[in-house]
Amino acid sequence: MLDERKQRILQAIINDYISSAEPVGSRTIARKYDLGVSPATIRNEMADLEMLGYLEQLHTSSGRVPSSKGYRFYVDGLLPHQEMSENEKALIDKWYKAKVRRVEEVFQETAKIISRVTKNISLVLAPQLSQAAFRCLQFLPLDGRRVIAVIMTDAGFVENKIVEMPDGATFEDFRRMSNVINKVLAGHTFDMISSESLQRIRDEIMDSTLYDAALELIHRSLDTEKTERLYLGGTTQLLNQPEFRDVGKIKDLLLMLEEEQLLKDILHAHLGDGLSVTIGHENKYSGIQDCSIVTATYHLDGELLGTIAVLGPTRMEYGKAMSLLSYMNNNLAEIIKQLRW
Amino acid sequence: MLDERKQRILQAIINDYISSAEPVGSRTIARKYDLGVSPATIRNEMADLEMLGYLEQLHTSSGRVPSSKGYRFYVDGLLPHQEMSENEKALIDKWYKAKVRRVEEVFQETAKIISRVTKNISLVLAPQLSQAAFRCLQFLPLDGRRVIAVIMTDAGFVENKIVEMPDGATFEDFRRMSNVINKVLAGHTFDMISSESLQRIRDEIMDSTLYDAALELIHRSLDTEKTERLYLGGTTQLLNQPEFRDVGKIKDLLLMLEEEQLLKDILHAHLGDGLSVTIGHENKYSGIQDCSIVTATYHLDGELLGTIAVLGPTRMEYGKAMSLLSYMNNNLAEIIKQLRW
DNA sequence: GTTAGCACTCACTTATTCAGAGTGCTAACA
DNA sequence: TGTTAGCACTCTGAATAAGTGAGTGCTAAC
Repeated sequence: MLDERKQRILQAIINDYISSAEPVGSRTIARKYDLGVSPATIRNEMADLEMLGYLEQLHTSSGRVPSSKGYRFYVDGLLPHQEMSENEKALIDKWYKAKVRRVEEVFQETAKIISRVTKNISLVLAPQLSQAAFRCLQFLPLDGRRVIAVIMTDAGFVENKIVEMPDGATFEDFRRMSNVINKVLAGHTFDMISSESLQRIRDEIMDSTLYDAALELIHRSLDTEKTERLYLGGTTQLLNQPEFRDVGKIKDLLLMLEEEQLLKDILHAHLGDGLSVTIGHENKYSGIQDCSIVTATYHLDGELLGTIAVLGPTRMEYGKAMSLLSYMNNNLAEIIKQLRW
Repeated sequence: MLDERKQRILQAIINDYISSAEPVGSRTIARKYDLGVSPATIRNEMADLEMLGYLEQLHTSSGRVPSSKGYRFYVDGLLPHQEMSENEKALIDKWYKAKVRRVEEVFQETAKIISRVTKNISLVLAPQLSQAAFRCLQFLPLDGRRVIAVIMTDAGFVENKIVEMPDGATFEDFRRMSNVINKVLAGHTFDMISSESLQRIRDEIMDSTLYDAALELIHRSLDTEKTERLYLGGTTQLLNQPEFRDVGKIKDLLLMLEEEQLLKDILHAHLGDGLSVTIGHENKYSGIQDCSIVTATYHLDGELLGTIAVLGPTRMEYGKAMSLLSYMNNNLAEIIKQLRW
C-alpha cells in the first residue's frame, strides 16, 4: 500500500496531467501543489511510484504519465466524491425540457448532453424490449389484401406492422387469430416466447396458412423488439483532445465507432454493474486500450434496462463523468415514464 | 471558347489531378497522355488556361490545379457519360437484398452504399410526409385512461400515437371522433389541412374537451410527419482524402455535418433539380467551398420526394458519383414500394 | 530522510542545405 | 508562326545539424 505522501503526490500528478495533457515533472508538482518537500524528494517518490507501476515514463528524460494502474488507484481511492452542482442540474433539466417530445428523442438528447458536459464521446444504449411483456395485439383493416397489426407491450411501447393476408383469408380470420395470440402470449416477455407457446397457437388456429402468417408476424415483432438502439454523441469532441492530434488515431477510433455491434458488446459487458469505470488496458478490445469508459446502467420498471456511457482518453475527468452519469441515470427513467403517457 | 487542344489538355490535367491529388505539371501530362506535343507547348497552353481562370497555381513553381471554373467546364462538357457496370449494379442489388427489411433501413443502407462506392460522404434525405394524403385514423383501447391512435397515409406509411383521454370521455367518444376526422380529412395531404377543416371538425364534434384532444392529436401527427429525416454515411471516408490531412479541416467539416438543419437546407436548394452538381465556390455556404456536392432528387408516387447526394472534395470522381446517383435514384422508389407491401 | 548540485538525456525548435519538380523565357527550328 | 529544346530560376519538402529547455538520476552534504 502507498504511504500518505506517495498518495498525495500521485494525486497531484494525475490531477495535473488530466488538466494539462503534458507529462508532469517533479518541479511542476513542487511549485503548483504545496506538499512541503523539494523537487528532489518528489523525484525520488516518483521513481518509486514508477517502480510500483503507477506511473510511466515515455523516455528517460521526460515527465511522468499515469499508468492504467495509477488511474485505477486514483479512481478507487483518491477521487473525491463529486456531485453535479445545482446550476448544472438545472441546465440539464432545461435542455431536456426544450428538446424532448418523443421517447426516441430522450436517448438522442441524453447522448448530446453527456458529450457536451464531459467533452467526450457518449454512448446511450436504449432498452431492448425483449424483456418487455407482451400485452396485446390488435388488427385493423388496411385494404382488401392487408391488415395493420398493432402490438403493445407492458412497458407502454406500441409498434405497428403491415401484414399481407394470405389468399382466401378474411379480416375475420385475423380477428380470431388475434384472440388466440392474445390468450396464449399475454404476460409473456418477448424473451420467453417459446416453441411451446407457438405450438399452442398452432393448435388453436388450426389453419396452416393462417398459422404461418401469425408466425411471421411474431418473428418480425421479435426482430424489431429485440434490436436495441445505440445512440452516439460528441464524436467531434474527440478532435479537441490532444491525444488525437494524429489523423491515424482519429480514423481508428471513428471506424470503431461505426461498428455498432462491437460498441453494444462493450456496453453489454457492463450491464447491471451500476456505475463502472474501465481504464486503458483493462479494456478487452485493443482498439481502445488508451481510452477509458465510464458506464452506468439504468432501470425502467424493474426489468427493462439500458446503459449510458462516456468514452474518452484515459486522461479523463473521471469525477465529472461519474457524477454526471449518476445524475442522468436517476433522471432518465423518470423522463421516459413521463413521456410515455 | 476553348480550342480542341486546350480542352484535351484541361481534361488530362483534371483527370490526373483527380486520381493523384497532386498539382500536375506539363511534363506529367506529356508523358502520361499522348497528346503529340512537347512539355513546353503544354506549358504555354497551361499558362493560357490559367489566364482564362480554368487552372490555378499555388506558387510560381508548382504544378497546376483545376479551379472551380475548370471543374465546371469539365463536368459540363468534357465528362464522358458513364453508366454503372452490370457488375456494380448487381453488387448493389445484393447489398440491398441482404440488409433491408424495414423502410427506414432503405435510407440508411442507401447512404452506406453511396459512401462505400464513391468513397465520399453521402447524404440521404428521406421524403417528408407532409405531401402524403391522410387516409384514415383508427383508435384502439389501451387502458382506462388512454387509447392508441393509428394513422395511415396514402403512401402506405403507418404511425401510432398514444393519446390520453380527457376526464369523462369514453372510448366510444373517441370512436365517434375518428369517424368525424376521417370524413373531413380523407384525401387531404398533411400540407393541406387547413383551419377550415379544423373548423368543420370542431362543428361536428361539438365537445370542446374532445375537440382539444383531437386537435392535439392532429398537431402531434403533423409534427412527426413533417420532419424529414436525414441519413449520413461515410463520414470516415473523409479521413482518407489527402485534402483532409489536417485535423482542423476535419473538425470544421465534421462540425458542419452535425448541423442537420444546415444540411437539409443545402439539399433543399437542389430539390427537384434532377441531377445537379455544385462545385467549390459555387456553394453558398462558405464551409464547403472547397467541396462539391452532387445531388439527385427521387420521386415516389409523383408527389413525395427526397434527395440523395454525394459530398466530397472538389477533386471528386464526378462521373462515378453522377452515374451512381442516377442508378440509385431509379432503384430507390422501386425498393421502397416493394417494402411497403 | 531530505535536499542542493550537477552531469546527462532526450524531444523539440530553428536554421541550413540539398535535391527535385516545375515554371517562364529565349532562341532555334520547321 | 507555331513548336520545341535548353537553361536559369523558384519553391517545396526532406534531411541534417545545432541549440534550447525540461526533466531525470545520482552523489554528497545537511
